[in-house]
Amino acid sequence: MKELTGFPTKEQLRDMKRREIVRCAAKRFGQDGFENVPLEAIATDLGVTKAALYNYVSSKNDLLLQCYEVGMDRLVAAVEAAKDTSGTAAQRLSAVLEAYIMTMTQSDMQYLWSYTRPMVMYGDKRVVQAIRDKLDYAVRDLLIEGMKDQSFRPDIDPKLASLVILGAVNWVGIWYRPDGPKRADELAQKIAREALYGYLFKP
Amino acid sequence: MKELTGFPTKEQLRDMKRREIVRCAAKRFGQDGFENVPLEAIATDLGVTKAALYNYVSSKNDLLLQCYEVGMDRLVAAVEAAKDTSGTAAQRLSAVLEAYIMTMTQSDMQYLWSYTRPMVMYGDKRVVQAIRDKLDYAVRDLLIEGMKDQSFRPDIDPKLASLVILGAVNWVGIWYRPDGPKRADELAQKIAREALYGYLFKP
DNA sequence: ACGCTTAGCGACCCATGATTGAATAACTTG
DNA sequence: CAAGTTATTCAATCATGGGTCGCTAAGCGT
Repeated sequence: MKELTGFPTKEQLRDMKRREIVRCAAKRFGQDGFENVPLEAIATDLGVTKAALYNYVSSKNDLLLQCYEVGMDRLVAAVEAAKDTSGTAAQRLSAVLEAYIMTMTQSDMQYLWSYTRPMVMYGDKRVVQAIRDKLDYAVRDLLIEGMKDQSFRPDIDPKLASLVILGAVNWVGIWYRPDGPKRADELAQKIAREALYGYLFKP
Repeated sequence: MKELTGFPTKEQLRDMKRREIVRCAAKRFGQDGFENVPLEAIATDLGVTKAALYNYVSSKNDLLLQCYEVGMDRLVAAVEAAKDTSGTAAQRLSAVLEAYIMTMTQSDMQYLWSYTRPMVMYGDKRVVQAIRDKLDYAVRDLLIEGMKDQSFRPDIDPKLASLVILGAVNWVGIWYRPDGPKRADELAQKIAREALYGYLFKP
């Protein structure tokens, strides 16, 4: 995170506004679906008019793209950070899953998957695939490592297991509501534990 | 399945057409997303004009509703049937998951979840919730039964476990492509086995 | 063959929402 | 302060797509 000291320059001010637009759009896109959010709505949320947005984004699709990139970057960053902690592979994978869930349950990240479809339709589907693969391989690699360091069962099929694990954690993003009774952090912990339980090595 | 013998009556003919419309629409809605499918496209697929569709459905939302109901009925029927087979609870739950996956990977069922959002927005959200709950409870009940008949571990948290299991199987519907290399039936079997592995009782 | 009903077609109507451009307010710089 | 630059707004423009209406033609019972 880059902190600002002193007054923001014009450039910074501009970039702050742009990011605020993206954050707000991501939230709405996630809540209501890309196609159901008129630019008007985003503009109103921010207290400006629709036309003003065009100073910062070149089109609605461009805005979608930016939402996706920002979101996915956050996700990947969270996962990478958790991956590089210390401990057994199992402990690290658990940390990765928790970080993943924590990120996905933030209000402007919810339903991130829900706008992968428009992304694939209007944008570059290789970007989507690349990011999805990156997450998939992070999980697989840790599973393989864990079979070596004996924190996981030795007989896992990493490809299959990563599908099941990712399914479980992504599903959280579908039903979780930030205004619900569950706290995100303890939920993340429970789900992560649950999803990995069957793979742990038990002597 | 009800078979027809002899010539279809006018009523039957009409109903066949209506169902064909729904099937076709479900496929397109799933592939491209409800909001991205003009009625014109569905009409073209069927070789008629948009206006003709209005003989069979009262609005685009009505069509969505019918798609959802038909799809969910199929899903629930498949699950109920599998639930009532014989064997241990673990075996039955495995059968349920397989049936679930098999159903969800059919081409006009793919991305069924992808139009729950429009359903919730334009339709009756209680219907959606009710069906989701039904599936959830089917899984939970079998888990509980399995703890009793010792086909599952005795220390499962059924609520949490059902989330993980449903996540895993629903995720299949997101990435599976009918034209891909995997056969749906063996995939269903593998995923079902994988998702349950950690819960099985191992003496 | 004659009217009646129904399916389907083509041409419309109309609201929505993305995008643009001219006009204006605000701010910077010399 | 005046000229120039930037941020916003307001008022079009334009395409899309849901929904409607009147017409034709085929099917059917009498």
